[in-house]
Amino acid sequence: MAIKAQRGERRSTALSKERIVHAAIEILDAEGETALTFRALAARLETGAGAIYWHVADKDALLAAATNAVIARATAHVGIRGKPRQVIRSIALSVFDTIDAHPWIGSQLARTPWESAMLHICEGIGRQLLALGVPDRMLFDSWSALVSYILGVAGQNAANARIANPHIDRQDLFSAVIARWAEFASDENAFIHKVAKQLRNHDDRAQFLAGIDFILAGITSKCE
Amino acid sequence: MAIKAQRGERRSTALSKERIVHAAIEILDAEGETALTFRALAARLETGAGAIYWHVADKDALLAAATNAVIARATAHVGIRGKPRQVIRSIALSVFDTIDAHPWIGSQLARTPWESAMLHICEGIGRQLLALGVPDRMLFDSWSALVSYILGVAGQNAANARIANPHIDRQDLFSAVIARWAEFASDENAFIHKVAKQLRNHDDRAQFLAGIDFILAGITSKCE
DNA sequence: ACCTGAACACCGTTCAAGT
DNA sequence: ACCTGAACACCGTTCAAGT
Repeated sequence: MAIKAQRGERRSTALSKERIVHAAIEILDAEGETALTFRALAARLETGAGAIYWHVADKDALLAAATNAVIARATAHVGIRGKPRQVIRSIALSVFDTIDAHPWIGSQLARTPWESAMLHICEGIGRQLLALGVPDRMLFDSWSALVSYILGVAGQNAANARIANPHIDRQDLFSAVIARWAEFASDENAFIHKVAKQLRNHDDRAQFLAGIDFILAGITSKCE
Repeated sequence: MAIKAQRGERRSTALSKERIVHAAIEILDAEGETALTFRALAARLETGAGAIYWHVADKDALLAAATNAVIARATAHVGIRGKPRQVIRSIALSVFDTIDAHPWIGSQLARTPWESAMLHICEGIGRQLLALGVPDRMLFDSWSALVSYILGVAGQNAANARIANPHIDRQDLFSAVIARWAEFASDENAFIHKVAKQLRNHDDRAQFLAGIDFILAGITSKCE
């Protein structure tokens, strides 16, 4: 039997957009944003770098598809039953937790609000506001405030978490900055000095939820 | 007179971190994020690419310094006088407008919350909450919600504005997506369909402010 | 139709060499 | 101390050539 391997053999499994996106997510989760290169991806898929372009337009499209896939998976099973306020909280938290678990999504959120996963979130929040009996004149503003807050804050939070070096404990980094801000009391930092202790011990997730509750309370109070 | 120009003459004005950051901001504002390369920056400053590294650690540091400079300039003159609610609104709007005018800041916000400009914003918001008479138990949550919202939403908004192509009108792009979402009425998009008209005509800045007002109303209602 | 991998046109960053 | 610019080690993307 003659061995046939002149120019690199073909991989056994056929390539597909789905397989490419899946492999991309694995790299992003395991090694972070900087590790996702077409060369690394091609190596993992046992193909040439150029082959990927047959299935995916470019790197932006790849990241958009990866983001959409992860968000879709995470929000698909969010309960629609329950009290409206509680459902809104759980939609918000599922977005927050998903972005926290896949910090590379943070920088992509703004670039891909156009995919189906985003529609699902937007629709979910809107529906609960209807169930809450928010009057028509306030519906759009209320919806917009909630969705903006959820995507904006979750996105920024992920970007914080993403700040490069996984070797440095983020809590330590944060504490150091706060300490620098708070260590000397002056006219310039009277407030920060006052809340320094809470800043040091704060929990991003709890703060995120507290913000949601303020918005919900604001909506309720304006309904009256 | 002998002409002396063996290895490229030196530029007349001395280099400095300040001059470098200033030139970087000009490039970012005029041509966008992708145009800021060390080669382009060196050309504009009439120097070698490597010279910049004597004054700035790396590209991250350069972007951080540029962000801080722009935010500092914009928030320095925000009035501290006036009713607390109104001052909070104007701080929020100055951040929003600054980021809108310099969209490249959007992606940097999360990476540089540690600079002095950010302290100024944080302190400004906090002070107004004190003036508003927010009780201690709610002070930190209220402050966190407002600051998160301002930075998060303004950041995402800039990232939207940044979506590459300046040739394509963003409003058109947005309308097209909404249209796609809203064009068929189904169980999947009942809410979006309902607010489609407002979505098409919405004003990002007004929505941003409406969100601030919901949070302020929420804080007030929880104070009672 | 789909895949391969060399080649192209870039990057950020370093560093020996200059003043 | 400060600057120069070639060199290094990468990128994303293209494309002629293969199956």
